[in-house]
Amino acid sequence: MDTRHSIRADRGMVRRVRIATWNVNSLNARVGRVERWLKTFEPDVLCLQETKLADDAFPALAFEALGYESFHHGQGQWNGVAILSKVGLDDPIGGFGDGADPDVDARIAWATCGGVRVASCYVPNGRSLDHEHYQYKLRWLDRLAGDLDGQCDPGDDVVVVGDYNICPADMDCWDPKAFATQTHTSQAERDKLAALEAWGLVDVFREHHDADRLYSWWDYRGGNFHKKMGLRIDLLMTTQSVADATRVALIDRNERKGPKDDPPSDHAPVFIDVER
DNA sequence: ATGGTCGTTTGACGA
Repeated sequence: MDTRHSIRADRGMVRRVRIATWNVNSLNARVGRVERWLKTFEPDVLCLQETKLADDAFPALAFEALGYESFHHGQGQWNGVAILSKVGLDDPIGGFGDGADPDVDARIAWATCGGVRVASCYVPNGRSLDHEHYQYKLRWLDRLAGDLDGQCDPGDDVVVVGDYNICPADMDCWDPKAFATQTHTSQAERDKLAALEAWGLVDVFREHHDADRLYSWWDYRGGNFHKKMGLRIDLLMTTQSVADATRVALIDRNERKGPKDDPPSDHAPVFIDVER
């Protein structure tokens, strides 16, 4: 077959790896949307958060039918993270890989996909600044930094993606003043993100959108999505080598739309295309 | 926006 003018063949020649992250707010409720999104966007790696499934309920066969290997770290009911890959999935770890006591929640999974060390993270929400859960959030981020340093070198190809529940800067929040007394924008949280950056990670989406007020999460309530009242909290933190090779970074905000009988997650997928 | 909505679930509670 003559494929000289085949867009498919051309795309094959531009070797790229598409890496995506999406908090699906229950995979049971969203599996149809995830399958559809995989078919449309054909990511090489998709990291999921808030699957809210036990491991034995994870629909691995549905993803396998679309060409994806998968690894799920769940607990049932709440939390739960996964990594889907069609470029290999090696050395998976459910939870922190630091050998210390298991986390009380299923919030991180690791795997190596196509030579890239990948972490899918669901950072604790924190609830409120005076809540114990906020201290758990800060400790969790410290532990993430330690786990990252234990497994990876800043010179490696590494992506630590997911729902960070942190706005990196005020421009990532629809109304910083309204959040001044809330979680997600506090200095202590941003300091933890800064520690990851000091180690060698880059907020690669922001590098490609230096002045855009774009969000990845909108509260279900009050029509916030339509009022552009959102936060950018779903981040792809990558080492410099990955950031340097990233050609495109996008939020698929269309995926936040949908009818009552096919409701969206409150988060939109975010992805990067990395040239190899 | 101090919840008007979703998800877990059939009680509130978490986000």
